[in-house]
Amino acid sequence: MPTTRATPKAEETGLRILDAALALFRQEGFDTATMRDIAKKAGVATGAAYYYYPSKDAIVMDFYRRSCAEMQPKIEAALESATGLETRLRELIQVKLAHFAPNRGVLRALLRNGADPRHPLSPFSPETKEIRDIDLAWFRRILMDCGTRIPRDLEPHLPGVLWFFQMGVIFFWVIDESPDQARTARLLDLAAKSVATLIRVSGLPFMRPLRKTALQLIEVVKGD
Amino acid sequence: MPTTRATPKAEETGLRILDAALALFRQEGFDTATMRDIAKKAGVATGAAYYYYPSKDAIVMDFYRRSCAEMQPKIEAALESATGLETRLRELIQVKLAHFAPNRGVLRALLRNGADPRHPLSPFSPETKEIRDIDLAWFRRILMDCGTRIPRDLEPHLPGVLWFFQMGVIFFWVIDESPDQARTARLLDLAAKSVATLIRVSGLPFMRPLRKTALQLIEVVKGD
DNA sequence: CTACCATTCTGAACGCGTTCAAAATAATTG
DNA sequence: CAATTATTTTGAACGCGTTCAGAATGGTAG
Repeated sequence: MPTTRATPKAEETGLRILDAALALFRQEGFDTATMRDIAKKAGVATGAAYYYYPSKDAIVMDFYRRSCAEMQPKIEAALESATGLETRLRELIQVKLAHFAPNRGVLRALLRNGADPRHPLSPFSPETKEIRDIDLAWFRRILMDCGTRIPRDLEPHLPGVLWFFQMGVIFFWVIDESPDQARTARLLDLAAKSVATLIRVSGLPFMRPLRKTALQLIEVVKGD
Repeated sequence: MPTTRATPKAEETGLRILDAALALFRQEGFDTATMRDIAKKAGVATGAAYYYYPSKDAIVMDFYRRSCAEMQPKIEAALESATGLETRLRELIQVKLAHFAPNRGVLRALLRNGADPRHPLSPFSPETKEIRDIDLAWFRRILMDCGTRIPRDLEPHLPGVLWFFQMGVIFFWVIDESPDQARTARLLDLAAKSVATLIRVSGLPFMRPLRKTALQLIEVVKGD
C-alpha cells in the first residue's frame, strides 16, 4: 500500500476516503463511525476502503503520519525563539498538542491500545519507528546547548526518556476532559519544570548512586 | 448481576461459564476464544453467558476481582517478614505478579484498554474503585513505620503515587516477553530501590522546591 | 479496433460480540 | 393441586470490521 497510487484517480479516491473518515471520526467519534458510513460518504463501496487501507485503524495511522509531517515546520519555528531546557521542552510538546487539538478524539483511537509494542498502532511498535525516530531527533536537539549541564552517563539516554515523558503528557491530554484541557496545560507546566530541575539536580555528587540505579533501570526498559 | 444468584443451580452455571472462559483464555488467548466457544464449553447456549456476564470483558473483570480477594492473605504473609520500604514495596508487588503468573495473558486483556478512566475495565475507572481502595490500604500500610522518614507534605499522596508506580510495573510485566519475565524482575529490583532512595532524598532541605512542584503535579493528576 | 493485463471497485458473505423476544424451568402462592 | 410469578435458558438476528471472488475500468501493445 504505497502512499502514491498507480493512477491519479486512485490517489484522489484514497484521499476522499481519508477525508470522509476523518470528518466522521471528528463528528461522531471513532467507534460510532462505521466503515460502511465512511465508504458511503466517500462515494465508494464498503470493500473499496479496504483496497486503500488495510484496516480502520490504518486510516488513523495515516492521518497521524501526515499530521506529523505537517507539524515539522511548526516545531522548528517554535523552538527558534525558545531558550532553556524547560521552555524548549514545554514548547515542543505544546506545539504538538495545539496541532492535534481539533482531532483530539481521533488521537484517542491511536492510544487506545496502550503501549503494547505488538500492536501496530502502539507508539512503541516497529510500525511507528520512523515517526518515533524523527521525534527523538527533536529531543536530542533541545538538549544541545540548552544551558543545563547534562551528566555524561545520562546524556545518551535522555532523549528517549524525554520522549517517553512526552508520551505520558499526550496520553493525559487525550483523556483530559477538563474545559480546553486546562488540566493538561497545568500538568505540562509543572512537569516540564520538574523534569528540568531533576536533570539539574541529578548531576550533584551525592546523587550519583541514585542516578546510576536509574540508568540501569532505563537500560532494562530499553533493552528489547 | 450480583455475585450470589437466586438459585444454587444458577450459581453453579455462572461458575461453569467463568471456568470455561478462563480455560479457553489461557489456552488460546483472550481474542481467539469466542463467546460461542465459551458457552459451548460450559454446556449452555451463547446467550446464557450474557445472562451471567454483561460482556466478554466482564468475565475477565470477575476473574480479577476474585483473584484479588484470594491474594489478600498471601500479601499479609509476605509483608510480615518484610522490613524497610524498599523490601516491602518489592514484596508487595512480587506477590501480585506471582499470583497472576499463570494468567498473565488474561490480565493483558484487562490492561489493553489502557488507562482511560471511562472504560469500565481501566484500573482508574469507577467500576474498579473498590479493588483500588483495598490496594491503596496496603500501600498506606507499608509506609507506616517503614524506617524511612516521609516528608509531611508528601505523606498523604504517597500511597497513591506508589499504587501508580505499581500499575506501571504490572503493565511492564504483562507485555514482558523475556523468559520467565526476567526483565520485569530486574526492573522491579531497580525501581523499588530508586523509589525508596528518591523518597529519602526528597526530604533534604534543598529538595524542597522540587518536592513542592512535584506535589502540585500530583494534585493536578489526582484532581478529577 | 481488438486482445490483453494490471489497477480499481463491487457487494455478498464470514465470524465476531452482543441483543432480545420468547420458551423452558423453578419457586411461590391461593 | 393448579395458577401465577420469577428465574433461567434458548437461538435467531443485528451491526460491526473484515475478506474475497469476480466485475468494471483503463492503459498498452499488436
